[in-house]
Amino acid sequence: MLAGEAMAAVPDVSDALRVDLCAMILAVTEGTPRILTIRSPLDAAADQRDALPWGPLDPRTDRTLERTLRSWVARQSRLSLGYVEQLYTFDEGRAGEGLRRISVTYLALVQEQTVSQAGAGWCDVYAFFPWEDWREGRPPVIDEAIIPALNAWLARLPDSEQAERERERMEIYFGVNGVPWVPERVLERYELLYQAGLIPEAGAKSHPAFGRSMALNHRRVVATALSRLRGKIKYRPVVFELLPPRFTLWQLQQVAEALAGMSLHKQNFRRLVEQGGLVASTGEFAYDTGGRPAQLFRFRRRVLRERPAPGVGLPSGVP
Amino acid sequence: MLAGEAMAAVPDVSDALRVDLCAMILAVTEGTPRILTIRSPLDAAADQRDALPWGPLDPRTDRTLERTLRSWVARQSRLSLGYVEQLYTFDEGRAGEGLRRISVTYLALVQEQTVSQAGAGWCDVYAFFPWEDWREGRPPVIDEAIIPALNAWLARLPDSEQAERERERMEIYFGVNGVPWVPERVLERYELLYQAGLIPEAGAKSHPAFGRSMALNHRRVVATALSRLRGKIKYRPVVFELLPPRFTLWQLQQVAEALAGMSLHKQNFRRLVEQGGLVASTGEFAYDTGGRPAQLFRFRRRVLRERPAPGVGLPSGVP
DNA sequence: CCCTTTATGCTCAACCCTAGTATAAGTGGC
DNA sequence: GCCACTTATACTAGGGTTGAGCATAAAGGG
Repeated sequence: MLAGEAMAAVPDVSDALRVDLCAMILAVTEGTPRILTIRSPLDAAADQRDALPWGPLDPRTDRTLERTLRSWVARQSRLSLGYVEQLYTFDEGRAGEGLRRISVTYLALVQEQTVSQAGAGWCDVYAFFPWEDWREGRPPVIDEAIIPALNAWLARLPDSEQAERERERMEIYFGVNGVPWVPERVLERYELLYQAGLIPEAGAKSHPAFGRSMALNHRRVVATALSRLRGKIKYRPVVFELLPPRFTLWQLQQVAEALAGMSLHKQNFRRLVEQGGLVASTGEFAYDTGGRPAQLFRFRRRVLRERPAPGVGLPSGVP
Repeated sequence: MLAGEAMAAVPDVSDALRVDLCAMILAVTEGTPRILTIRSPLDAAADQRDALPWGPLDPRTDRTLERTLRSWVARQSRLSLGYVEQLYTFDEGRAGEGLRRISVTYLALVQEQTVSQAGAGWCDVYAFFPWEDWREGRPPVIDEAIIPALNAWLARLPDSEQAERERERMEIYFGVNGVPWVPERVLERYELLYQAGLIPEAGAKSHPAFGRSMALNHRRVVATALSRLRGKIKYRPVVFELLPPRFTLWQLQQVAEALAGMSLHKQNFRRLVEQGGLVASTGEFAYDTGGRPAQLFRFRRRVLRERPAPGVGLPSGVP
C-alpha cells in the first residue's frame, strides 16, 4: 500500500446513496486504553477534530464490507487488523438534497504498534469520555458538572411527564440516588448527554467535563464499541487480543481494568482467571516487575471447549 | 396502509447499490416461538420459500432505517411493531454485474396477533432449526444426522490442519465429546452447517434434519436473531415484550423456555424472578390453569434501577 | 541485612444455586 | 362429600462461588 494512495478520491458510484465503513481500533498500553485516530478524514467538509479511520464502499469493485474496511484502515494508518467485529449501522441522513450516507461501523482490537502514517496516532479513550473511567473511584466531573447540567436540562423540558422519564434515565445511567453504576451503559450515557444538547457534536459549546469531541458521529461509534466491549469481556476471551502471547497476570488485570473502567481486587482476579482455566503458566518469569518476579502466562485455548462463557469474570470493583 | 400497496415496486434510485431492511418478528404462543413469514418477497427472482418481511430503503425519501423497516412490515403484514432492535448488516454481494445489495437486519418482539394480510403467517422457529430445541432433551437429529454429515464433510477436507480446526468448531458448537451445549451459539452452528454445504441455502438437497429452508439469506438472519435473543434474555428484561401485561409465572417460564430452547426447574425459576424483583404480584388470579389457581404478575419496572443486569437468570436446564 | 515492592497463597463468612421434598388449592368423577 | 389428579407455591440441606482480607514469598536498593 503506497502512502500516496492514502487520500484517494471517493469513488463516485451513485448519486443518491453511499455506504461508509468506519472502525474504532483499540489497543491498551500500560493501563491506558487508546484508539487510533486520523487527522483529517476524506470528506472535503471535514473539520479538524479527531476522526476514526473510515472510507466508502465501492459497490462495484469491493468484495466484502470487512475487507474494504481493512483496506481503508491500512491506507490511512498502515495498520493491519487482527480481530474485527461489526458493531452497528448508522443512518447519517442526507446532506441537504445530496447524498444519503449509511455507515457500517466496526470494532478492532490490536496490540499497540507505532503508526508511521502522518496524521494518524493513538489517543486515550477516556479523553473522550472522562466520566467513564472509575479506576480511581467515581469521577468528580459526574457530580460536579454532568448531573447539574442534566438537571438544568430536565428543568427546561416543557412536558413534565417526559421530564420524569428522562430523569429516570439519568438516574439509571449515571448511578444517582442509590442506583448502581453499570459500566456497560456507555452508549446510553452518551446518547442522553447528546439528547440533552450537552455535547459539542450536538451543538453545545465545548466543555472539559464532556470530553474531547470527534468528527462526524465518531464519538458515538466509540461509545458503541466501548459498550459492546465492556459487555463482551465477561463472556468471551477478547482481552487476549490486546495482549502479547505471554503476559503476567498483572498485565492481564490492567487490560481488564482499562476496558471495564474500574479497579479490581487483585487476589480474586487471579483466582478467577486461573481457576477458570482461562490462562496457563508458561513456566517463564518476568523479572522487571519491581518486586517478586511474576510468572508469564498464556491464553489457554482449550477453555473454549470447557466453559460456555469464558470471559474474565470481573470481580467486584474496589475503590 | 392499503392492501394494494403491499407489492409496490422497488424504487429505482441507484444503478449500483441498494440497502434493504429486513426483520425477524417473533411471538410466543403457548410455548411455541413463532416468526412472521411472508410468501413471496418483492424480488422478481424470488423462489417460493418462506421469507421474512423486507424492503429496500429509498435514500431520497425515507427518513430513518428503522422507520422504513416498520413501514415495510406494516405494508406486508399489517403489523405494527413495538420493540425493535438492530441485528447485523450483511453484504449480499452483487447479482452478476448488477446491483450490490446490503441488508440491515432487525429483531422485533410482539405479542402474537392474527395477521390478515394474504401470504403472511406465523411459523414455528424450530421448524427452521430442529437442532436448537432442547426442551425435550438433546434432539436426536443431532447425533443421528448432523454429526455424521459433518464428520463426512471433515473427512473430505483436503487440508488436515483445517480439518482439525473445523472439527474443534463442530465439537464446541454442537456439544460433542463432553463439551457443554451452549444455547446462544445458534449462528455459529448455522454457519458451520452452511459452510459444510449441508443446508439447502448453500446448495444442498433438502433434508428434514437440517430444517426448513428460507428465501435468500433469511435463515441466517433468524439464526442471528435467536443468538442475540438467547444471550440478551439473561441480562435484559426482554421476555416481557412477548407477554401480555399480566401473566402467570408459568406463562413467563414457558416463554423463557421457548427462547432458550431448554426446560427450566420450576421452583428455582420462580424464586429467581420473584426474589430478583423482576415481577410483582397483582393480587389477581388465573383460574384456568387446570389445578390450583395461579397468581397474576406484572413486570416490575423498578428493577431497572435496582439491578445492573435484570434478566431471567436461566437456572440450569432439566431434562 | 533490613526495607520496600510486587507476586502469590490461603481462609472465612456471606451469598447463591441445585435439586429436591412437602404443602396448598383448584379440577372432575363418583 | 370424598377421591384422584393437576398445577401452584413454600421450604431446605448441601455444595459452590464470591468478597474481603491476612499472610507469605521473592525480587531490588540502601
